[in-house]
Amino acid sequence: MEADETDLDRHPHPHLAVDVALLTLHERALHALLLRRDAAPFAGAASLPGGFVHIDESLPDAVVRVLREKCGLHGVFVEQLFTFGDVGRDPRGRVVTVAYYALVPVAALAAARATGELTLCRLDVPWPQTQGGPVRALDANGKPLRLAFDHDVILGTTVQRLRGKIDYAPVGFELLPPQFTLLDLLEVHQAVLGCPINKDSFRRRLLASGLLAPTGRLRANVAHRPAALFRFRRKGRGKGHA
Amino acid sequence: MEADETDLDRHPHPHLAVDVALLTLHERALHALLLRRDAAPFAGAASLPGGFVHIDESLPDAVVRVLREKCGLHGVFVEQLFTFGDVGRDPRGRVVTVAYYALVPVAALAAARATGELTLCRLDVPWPQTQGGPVRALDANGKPLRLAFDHDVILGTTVQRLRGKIDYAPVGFELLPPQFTLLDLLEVHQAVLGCPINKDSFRRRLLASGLLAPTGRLRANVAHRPAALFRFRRKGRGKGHA
DNA sequence: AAAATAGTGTCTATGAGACACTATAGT
DNA sequence: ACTATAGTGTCTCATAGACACTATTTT
Repeated sequence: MEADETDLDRHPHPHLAVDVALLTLHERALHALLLRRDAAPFAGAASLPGGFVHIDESLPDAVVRVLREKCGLHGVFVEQLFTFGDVGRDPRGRVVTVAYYALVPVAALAAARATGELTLCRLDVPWPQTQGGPVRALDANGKPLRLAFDHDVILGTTVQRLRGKIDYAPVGFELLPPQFTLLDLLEVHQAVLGCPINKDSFRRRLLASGLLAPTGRLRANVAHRPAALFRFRRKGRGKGHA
Repeated sequence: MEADETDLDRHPHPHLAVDVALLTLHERALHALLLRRDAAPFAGAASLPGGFVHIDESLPDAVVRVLREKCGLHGVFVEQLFTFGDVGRDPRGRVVTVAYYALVPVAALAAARATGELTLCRLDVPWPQTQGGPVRALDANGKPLRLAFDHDVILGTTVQRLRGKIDYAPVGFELLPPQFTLLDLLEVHQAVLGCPINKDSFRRRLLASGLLAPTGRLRANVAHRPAALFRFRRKGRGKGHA
């Protein structure tokens, strides 16, 4: 950062955007909220909601604006993911995008999906464990959608990040309604990790984590013993490092 | 990303830079390679090596160029850290920076430090565990240096990332020469984590990890039983998820 | 009562911490 | 021989998986 601003403005510099991989849980599977592009490039393809960063707007502010304007959402969990800056990633010119991911309970999307060309698309993760790589988004018939730009990679990076994080950070709760059972939470973890989880030790681990606050209420209208409903307790006791 | 480029160029857009937190291990402590700023703003303060991203250059390419031009380094371990975009972070105007961190063995810096105003500064991490926050850089007398921009936060984020990563990813090796003993590696981990580590289980864990290749050679010129020298074996067998 | 899931108690396997003991270099 | 660190073997403790058993709701 040696040159001053007057020097800089003589040269063209990259455009800066934010894109949001908005994930939720639907029918026990990860879904992404995508929108259908009308204009070129990638007309007809699906893309993440995104937008250019204004000159007087922080990156999180830009994300909040995009979520409000394009999805009608507010107050959702958002975290920075990665910045994608390959020279050829946008055929219109040089656009570097700071990708964020957002997690919401599917119920919060009811209003958003009614508005415009937003679609909830099931994700098909073609790699195991924490390996990584691009991810497919499927339409209602289970056929892979064409994804604009490098958005398949951004979605893949999101899943990879979630898989690495869910075991030690309280992110699973963001995909659930305020009250949920232990089985609900287990199914979130299974959907994210893409593999079955031991039920017994999951129960013990989560109950011991201090992240669950009992509500005293039970799940209603089930044809068997009802499960206890919990609430997410922010600020679990800091787990010291071994 | 709805508007096309001709629309965009009518509006001023943020400048884009990369900054590199280059860390190494020296005297059993984490050090950062900083350079002294001559010009305003923050004249006289220490800053991370960095530079603006050219229009036809990817982000990793920009980092490689910065490391070469400003530090005389090449072939070092580099990873993207986080993107910092607060509106007021650069008094000259709107500059968003994609921060990277680099890890090098201290021996690789001999040439770099001779060139120009680069200084190796000991880091003082004022927070425990993986808590996070800004970090201080100390001069040769142990006094805190003034750090330019938000570079104290970038350095803090780097330490936080390393602490979270060193237990399951092979990053410690990047701070060591090609051949090293188990005690060398343990001291790297202790410097990064900022707390003592159990020697016995560290040995067992690392030997079982498949990341160490025995060289058959021994550390020479020590006044006690010499330790075996190991080499880092890339691509340890993938550890399956539980 | 039957079906189905919730929740408890206990045994076992694995990995980390602790520590005693042996090994091998320089002085 | 002495000192200092390298390296081995074993005991204990904490946690995860496995599984048997009990509990509680609707039909």
